[in-house]
Amino acid sequence: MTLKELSDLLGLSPTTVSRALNGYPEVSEATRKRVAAAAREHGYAPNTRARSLATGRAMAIGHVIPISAKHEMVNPVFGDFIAGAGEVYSRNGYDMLLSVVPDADEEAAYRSFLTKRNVDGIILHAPTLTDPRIPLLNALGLPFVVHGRSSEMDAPYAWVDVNNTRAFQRATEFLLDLGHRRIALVNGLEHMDFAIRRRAGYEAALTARGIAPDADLMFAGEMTEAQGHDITRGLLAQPHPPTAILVSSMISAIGVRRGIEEMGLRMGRDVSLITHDDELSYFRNGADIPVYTATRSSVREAGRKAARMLVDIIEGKDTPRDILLEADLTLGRSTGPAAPLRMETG
Amino acid sequence: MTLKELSDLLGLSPTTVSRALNGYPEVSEATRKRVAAAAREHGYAPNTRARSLATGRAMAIGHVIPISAKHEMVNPVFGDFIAGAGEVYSRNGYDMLLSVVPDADEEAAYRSFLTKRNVDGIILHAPTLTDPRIPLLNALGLPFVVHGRSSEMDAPYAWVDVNNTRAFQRATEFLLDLGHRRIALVNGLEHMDFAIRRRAGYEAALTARGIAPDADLMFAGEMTEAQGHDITRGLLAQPHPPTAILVSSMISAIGVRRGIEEMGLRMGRDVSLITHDDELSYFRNGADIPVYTATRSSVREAGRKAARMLVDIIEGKDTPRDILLEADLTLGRSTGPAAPLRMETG
DNA sequence: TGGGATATTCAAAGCGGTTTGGAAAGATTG
DNA sequence: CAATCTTTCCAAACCGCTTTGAATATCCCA
Repeated sequence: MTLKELSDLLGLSPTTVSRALNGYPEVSEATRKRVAAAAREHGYAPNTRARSLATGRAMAIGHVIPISAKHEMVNPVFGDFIAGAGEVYSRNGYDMLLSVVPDADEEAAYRSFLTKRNVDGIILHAPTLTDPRIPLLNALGLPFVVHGRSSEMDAPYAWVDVNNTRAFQRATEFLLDLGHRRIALVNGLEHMDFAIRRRAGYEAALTARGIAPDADLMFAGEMTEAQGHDITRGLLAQPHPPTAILVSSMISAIGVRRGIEEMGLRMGRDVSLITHDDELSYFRNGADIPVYTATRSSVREAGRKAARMLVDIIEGKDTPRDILLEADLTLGRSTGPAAPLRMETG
Repeated sequence: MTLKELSDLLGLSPTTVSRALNGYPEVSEATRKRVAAAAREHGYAPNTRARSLATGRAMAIGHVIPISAKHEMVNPVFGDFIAGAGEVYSRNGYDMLLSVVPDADEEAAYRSFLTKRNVDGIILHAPTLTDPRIPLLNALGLPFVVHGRSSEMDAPYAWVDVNNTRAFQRATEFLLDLGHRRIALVNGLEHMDFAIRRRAGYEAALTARGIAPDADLMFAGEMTEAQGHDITRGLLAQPHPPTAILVSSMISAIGVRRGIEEMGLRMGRDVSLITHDDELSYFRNGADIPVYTATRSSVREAGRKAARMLVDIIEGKDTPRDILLEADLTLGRSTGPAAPLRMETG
């Protein structure tokens, strides 16, 4: 069913039918009703390609999902981020275009979005400390919103981010308050902006209490279950093992826990653990008392907010260009005082 | 840069330039080279929307990601499946269109793919035992490939699936061989086809050994960490707890393990566990000796295969319409003999 | 040298919408 | 009642590409 066919059916011109469906005022209420009814009845919906060719708007948002070339890893937060963003897109009539590319080919993917003109805007994922994609997108002139920040990039850009520094600073302070002095950090890859910020928060808290950050306690790498496990085994085999571990991802935290328990120790008693929790839908951190003490911030909500911002920018609406979300620090059962000896209660 | 501009620049007609770029024979090799060089130099790429309006092909594949309305859960396997499929799409010039919708609105999403004509084909995820989306898509006449099967649907359709029945039958037999007699099943939601098949395999193996499947040992639900944990706690609190647990997802398995250890037991010694492992990129099941004994099948590879099949179908190539992947049964450290008493070795 | 075959190129007609610039009918006004 | 607005509708141009059908240039061989 095309517009032409529908208009013939109604004895109207395509012009009128188009206007009726798009809510233009130059059409009587009676005809509008008639047109709407006929469209519904015949299941007519405008051909996206024709429409966007005519309007110059693609009505689609592009996401580039880079696959880490080394480990072929897909970032597990994408699923939930995209769920949040997708919600907003479909409510506003936008499609989501995904481009899965090895991280080396990412620039080409953005350029092709532009030259092929098949998206109106882009969400940029996983920015590095000084991310070349930002000046690139600025140069291309395509609206975009960054999920995260690129701290050493002075070009302007719109972003939605969690206050990573503060979250990890608070978490570290909390561990210090519990008496911990040797606190390890299991972080994400350190060219990632979020990882740098988290480390900054961690170091700031230590330094403020007169503790020098110890390079032997700081680790960075891809956040997998295996990463958490392997690092923890190494840590706990040291002559002076840490009494607490700060982790950047729930998935690594699961590995950390496995490491702790394989060494015959108990999480929360022998070794404390705080993890960052993106509230992935399949990893809800306990309903009643959370298993893990965590800095918590919903990545799905971040997806919603980023999508909302991008759509507003595309449509020329007035909107803030940056949103900083604060993470909660939720107390779970993975943390406890640092006392080397501890009475079993109950 | 449009085709018209490029052709003016070259002193050629749009027709010739278009043909030159698309490899038609009616253009001299000299002009073709000249055109190609100019296109490259000016960064020309055809406007996707105009092209597909003219050709009638969208050059895009649609995926509908249903969000479980009750738990707002995003299936964690999507990430890796999509990574595999996306690889194939981009190699073949297709875009991936994602539609994230509450599962109730799924049918509308498919219809809108058709009426808006913005995809050439669809991948159907997470089919149920008798999935109404299959006759719907057949009626719509849009090419599609199902990831999984819909066992009680007799309409024809193309699919890529893992041999779930066989995998779980083998896993169960393996546990039986180890002497286990009370084996629990922690399954996915039972309207999902894969869950039914897995249960069938499990029951078949038991029955073949003269053991009647026990409803008290069979559980179905959304496969989250919490699910695995809660069910396990319940099981192990029974007067006659199972000695082995068969799990449908790595994520649930992590919860099961937590449950086991919280009860002061040890996985692999006191309770055996076999899980299905989709080889999610962030959950590689141990490098050397796997942690979990598992029925293993790469969902990313399934994504590649399904995408390949769909592209071939769309392009009218001759291709098999069904692919059944066998899962490996890989031995890890989560299984052991069922002896109630057991000597510690070395 | 001429005429048919062949190699190149192009003008123009879609594809299915939106949008500009009128035109016709109806309502309002002096 | 003629003049002027409004309201309601439409014809035609356009978005940027592909493709059909035809025109022109070049070639080959009698």
